[in-house]
Amino acid sequence: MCSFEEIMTEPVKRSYKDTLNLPKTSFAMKANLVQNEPASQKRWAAAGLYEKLRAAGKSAPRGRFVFHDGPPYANGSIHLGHLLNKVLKDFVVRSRTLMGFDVPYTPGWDCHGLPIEHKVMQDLGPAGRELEAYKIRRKCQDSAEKFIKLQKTQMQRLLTVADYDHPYVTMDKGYEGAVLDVFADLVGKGLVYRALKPVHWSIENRTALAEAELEYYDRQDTSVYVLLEVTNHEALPAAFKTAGLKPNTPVHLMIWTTTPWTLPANLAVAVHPRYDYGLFRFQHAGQTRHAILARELGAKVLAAGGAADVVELATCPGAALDPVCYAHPFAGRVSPVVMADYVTLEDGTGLVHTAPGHGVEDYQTGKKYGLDIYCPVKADGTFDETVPQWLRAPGVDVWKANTLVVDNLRGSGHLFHDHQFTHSYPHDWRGKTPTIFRATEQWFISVDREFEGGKSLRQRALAAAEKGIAFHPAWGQNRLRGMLESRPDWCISRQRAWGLPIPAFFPPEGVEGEPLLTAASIKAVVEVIRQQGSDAWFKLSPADLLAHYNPTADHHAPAWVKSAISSLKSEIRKGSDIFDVWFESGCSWNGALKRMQEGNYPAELYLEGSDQHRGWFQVSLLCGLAVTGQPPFRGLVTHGFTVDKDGRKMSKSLGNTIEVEDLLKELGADVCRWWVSSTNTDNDIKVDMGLLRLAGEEYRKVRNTLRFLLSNLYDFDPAAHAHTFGDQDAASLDAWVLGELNKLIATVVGCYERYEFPGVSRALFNFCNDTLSAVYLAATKDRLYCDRPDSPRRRRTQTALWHSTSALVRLAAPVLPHTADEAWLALHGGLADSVHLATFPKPVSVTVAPEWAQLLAERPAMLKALEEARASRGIDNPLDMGLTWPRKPFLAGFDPVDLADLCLISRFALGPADSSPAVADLRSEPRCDRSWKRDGTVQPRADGGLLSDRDAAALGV
RNA sequence: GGGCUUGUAGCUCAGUUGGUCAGAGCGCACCCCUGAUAAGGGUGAGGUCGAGCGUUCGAAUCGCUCCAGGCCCA
Repeated sequence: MCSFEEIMTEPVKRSYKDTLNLPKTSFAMKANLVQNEPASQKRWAAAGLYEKLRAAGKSAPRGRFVFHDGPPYANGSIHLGHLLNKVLKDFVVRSRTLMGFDVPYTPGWDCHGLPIEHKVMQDLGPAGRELEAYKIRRKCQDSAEKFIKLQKTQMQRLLTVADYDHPYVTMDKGYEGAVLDVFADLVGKGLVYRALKPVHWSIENRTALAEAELEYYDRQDTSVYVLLEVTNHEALPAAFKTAGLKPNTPVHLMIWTTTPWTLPANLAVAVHPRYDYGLFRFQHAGQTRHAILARELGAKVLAAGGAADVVELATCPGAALDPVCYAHPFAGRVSPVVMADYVTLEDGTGLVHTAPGHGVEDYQTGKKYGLDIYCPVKADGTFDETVPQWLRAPGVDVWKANTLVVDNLRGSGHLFHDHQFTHSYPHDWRGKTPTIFRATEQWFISVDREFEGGKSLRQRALAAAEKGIAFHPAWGQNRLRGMLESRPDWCISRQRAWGLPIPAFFPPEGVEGEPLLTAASIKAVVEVIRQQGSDAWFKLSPADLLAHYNPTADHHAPAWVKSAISSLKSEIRKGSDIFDVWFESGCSWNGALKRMQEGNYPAELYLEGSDQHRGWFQVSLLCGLAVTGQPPFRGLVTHGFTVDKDGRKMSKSLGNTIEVEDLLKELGADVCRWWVSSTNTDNDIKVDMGLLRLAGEEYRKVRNTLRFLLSNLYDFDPAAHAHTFGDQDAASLDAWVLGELNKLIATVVGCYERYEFPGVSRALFNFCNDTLSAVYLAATKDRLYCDRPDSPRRRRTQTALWHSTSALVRLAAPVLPHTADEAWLALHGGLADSVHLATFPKPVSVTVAPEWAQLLAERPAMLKALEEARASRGIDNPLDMGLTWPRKPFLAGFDPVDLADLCLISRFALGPADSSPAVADLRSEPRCDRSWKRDGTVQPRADGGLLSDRDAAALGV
């Protein structure tokens, strides 16, 4: 029928596919994270994963790792910042757990405060203003509870593990009690005081306003340049006096202000110590004048005000004006020149009108120089009796006073110049009326007062930051230190309803005396609040609140209390201030950690955004240190903020925000988590969909590698088949890959320990992509598929695969909780506990031939030689090639088959040491029908196929 | 304006104390495989290390200035 030649040139093609050990696995290539992750969540919940972890934690070999969650604000949906923060925290929780620590982790929420109250008041509309405080508070509580529930679900969807059934919430009465305990301690140590401080004040609503309650509108005001006469001529700098200034010539300081109504409260003029100031002589309104202004501004200002014949007589640095004093233009007092760094030369005269009762900077300068925090403006915007009569006519408020003050200055010759001026000015968000800065009584915690016979809080905090706290990244130390150095006393009072009341009592009307706020009085109130919550403050009478208080036993009680408390209890007035919410969260080490479990202080770690150097880190440090003498954390990890792909901050107005919900819907949590882990979070964090999709690509690579590993273990039972590695295996591919695996384990665990998560995913990815996929798996594919299933060589490789899979999955588990668990179950045939109950892998015991390093270094040259042969000689398929490589000493110990497999070719041989590499074209040689190799042993076999020796043996033919 | 901080191939980033430190991965181009297949593999092109001026025998690496960002203040 057909000739021999025809048979030889067109042999019957047999398919040996069915005889191969082709990969099999239930671990799908396509992750379907969006559908499958919720199933993992359910599986963990059903199995009680968190409870199991705690039960296992009791015998954790490395003890407890106290990690403390900073409470996010219970408002709105979670955003990218939350995602980042919660995922990073979850990396810590899970990785420390796998290291063998017990890591109980209680999530928290910050519940009180203005944003919630603001929203509630908006929803209530005008009716809200008539509502009693406790009813408003009820609405606020409902709102906080609603958002806690929402955020909890969203955070769990990120696959974070935490005690979500028992969170700590700052509005919980037990938590409130713990905050007040801290407060009582601070009061007992003499760190709390009451003082005047300027706040934004709404005249219309007679209340203090927070920054968030302000809206800025343009407003036209009169700006004035005022001449203030120097009273101590002899204190002027020598340069001025020798510059043609005759003794007793009137000299003026020229100031500028856009709020003439604050001039009655002027107590100082601030200059910048390093700027140059000039003494100018000029003609104005028919007079010769001498005035001091910043040099740089003198000519411009004087010209604008219509001065003529301007001459600069002399100059001096601002610091030289320090001893100068001046007469107030109408209040009849003499005030000093002071130094301030915030003075600028952008507007005005370089000399700044300073009224400590009407401005924050002015206030700080006032405190620094010991000036009165003088505020003659009453709550209704009119002046008190300390100002001249002409400002106290009926109906004269600060706005009307502007004109009166200008007229008065003009009449007395103190006005150099005035003009209308439009500027952005804060207004009450409700009434849209302009607000003012007005000093009111507030409660403070002193950071500079020494206590317990020792250093101040600031000094103690600085000392703690200097040593004893580990900062990641290290510059966090500088940042915290800088902020501690510059921070003012802590104003802890707010004039709102939704918060924890500051439990102070004021004397009855008509009775003089300091408010009652002592450690003992607070303790008495705590007893009530711990039982009934802080609503009790708003509902109960002072008598009921003080039921447990014994004034006669309280040495610190003000005198009026002792004399009046029994008879006047009902007339005592409750304070209406609440705590700054930062005070509440600053006590979480007590309200959450200590209250939950003994031995939880200090925490090992706090992990938050870098803004918390100012916020939670600092307030926690101050409160914890003051009460316990020890910082509440041993380590701080900070991360940056998310920005868009161009490095711009994300904001709704720029339209460059990304919704967490969209990410989860499109990518799933594990991909988002992989992205977090692969990003350097020390500084700004660029986010856009492109970068996240890139993370998705990397995720798929890792997943596919795991899939290939798993799929080649379908017939491998480690108990029955595992190979024990010895010195005789040192040159094997398998020993090499296990050596690489051991390096990976050390690298990844080390990165977890140092909170260097980018190092984790980079190492995992490179191991999957390079070590496994491109080298090891490519090289061992042939033996896995074609060797007899139970051949020692294949079992040895499967042993290496098994170790690799088992280790890889556990190392990846903190980052990819769903995928790792899925793979773990696939590896153990669904019989194992969750991977999250496992521990990190230990190094595999294996000896690796040191020559492997040289071989791997040589491999690119080998591949390049093959690539050149492909291009120049048209040998497309690597299995059609053989390679003869010069015999270098380090190559001697390797199996030529391993070397051929490493190059993905059919045959490898060593030539003379001085020879050149040579690529052989094997296309004329027979090709094994089963393995497709041309290894030189291929010949017809009993079953009629053309097979190599190995394949024939595998089939038993 | 101040404190802290960032700026290395199109993208994400490595680059210890200044001297093979100009690298990796992705992407891209070209090619191979088709028994990991909406997979896998190979080769290759790409950067005046934000700009400028200094210190030094020598700087991405130290100093100063500037430009463009970020957080927190003012």
